[in-house]
Amino acid sequence: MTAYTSYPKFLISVDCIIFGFEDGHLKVLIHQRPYEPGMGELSLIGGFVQSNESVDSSAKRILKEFTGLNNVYMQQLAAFGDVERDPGERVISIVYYALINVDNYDMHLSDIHNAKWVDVDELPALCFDHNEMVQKARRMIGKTIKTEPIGSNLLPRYFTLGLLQTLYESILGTSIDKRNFRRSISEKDFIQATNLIDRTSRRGATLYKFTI
Amino acid sequence: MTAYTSYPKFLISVDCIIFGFEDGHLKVLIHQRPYEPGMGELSLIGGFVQSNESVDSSAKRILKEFTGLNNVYMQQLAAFGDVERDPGERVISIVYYALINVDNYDMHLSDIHNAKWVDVDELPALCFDHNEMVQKARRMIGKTIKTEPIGSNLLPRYFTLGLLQTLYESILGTSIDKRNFRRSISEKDFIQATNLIDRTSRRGATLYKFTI
DNA sequence: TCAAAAGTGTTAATAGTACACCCATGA
DNA sequence: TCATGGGTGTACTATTAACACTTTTGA
Repeated sequence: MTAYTSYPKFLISVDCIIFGFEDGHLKVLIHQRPYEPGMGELSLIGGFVQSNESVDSSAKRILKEFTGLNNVYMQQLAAFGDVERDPGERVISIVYYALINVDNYDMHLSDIHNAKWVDVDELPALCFDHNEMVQKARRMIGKTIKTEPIGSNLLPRYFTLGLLQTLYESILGTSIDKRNFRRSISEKDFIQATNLIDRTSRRGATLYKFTI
Repeated sequence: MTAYTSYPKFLISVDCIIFGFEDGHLKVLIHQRPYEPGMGELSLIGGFVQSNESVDSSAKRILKEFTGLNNVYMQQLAAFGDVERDPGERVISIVYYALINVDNYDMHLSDIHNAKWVDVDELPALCFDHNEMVQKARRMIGKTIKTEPIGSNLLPRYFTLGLLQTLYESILGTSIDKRNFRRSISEKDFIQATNLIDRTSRRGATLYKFTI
């Protein structure tokens, strides 16, 4: 019993924008909403905050339920609190975005949830305000990748510089000059060449790894 | 009645970090908590979200209650959701920061609430996680002011370049070379000289205004 | 032999940093 | 007359942008 008892309480959902990089495109994991309202509509991965967990823990739990992954790069994006944002009942959503390596996650779990990857540039209409959430997250990672090597979360352990450049281009939505890109990357020190060669291209390309 | 009824609900507070610029220092408006737990401890300006308002509206309402101001520059900072962050009861806080001109606000209102301005560099211990909130907001406006003319929200209509520089220095926590500062500002186009002169310095200084 | 992706340097433009003196005036 | 804040330019460095050809090899 506290002094707060006269104030209303709210359902708090957590929505996770799970980004992956596949076939040269930045993708988002979505699924069909399993309950009303909006059952069957496309939706971000989400759930409700429980009494015994922090909001951050809730986001981690939900991510693990859908991907099987722990220790994922995940950041809080924003809270979405319009009164009518969920047509069923008042729900305030706290949104996180995560960057994962699509090769590592548990496909069985995402099968159970009917989850699938969709290209962030060809995003279908999602329920409620979920499209807005994705756009905001996208702008955020676009800013972040200019200063921090968050690509390490999206790429496999070994990758070519061509793939790394494609990743940057798909996140930034621009094309980048190859020589400038390779120089600017090599001036940083978060990747290093290995003596492995990728043989999927004719000539073969040096495989790199992140040092971090 | 919806499918959500089995999930717990939470009190949602909104805390506002109200920044002002006074006597050459960046300041924050704080007051003494008027209720338990922590009654009398120093606290950010806050309140609880009501059923009929969005979270954004709630932040605007709270800001207006304490300052009398509408149409203020205000941005959402983050949600703070640790289970034990409020020792009284589980409360999830959604935090906003606002930039106001200290000359415009309604001092009568802030008197009622016992609010006072404190230097952000000499912030006393605030209740709960409020110090952390202020530090995060501070880093945010430090980033923002490098690219956007948010100083317009903190300064009076007419101001000298010396005052503008002091504002930047207090936000960034660094000293700036006067000639470099004046050049970089004049290369942008968000301020313009007026033919007014500030007479508080011996020589007198040109007064500028924001063009936006 | 040729298509496809890998790999590689130089120059120009822009942005940022360092630095010191004279000016106008009120007290 | 002097203390105070106002006002000004140049040289150096770092960062970013523009731009084209050769290499390797599997099909």
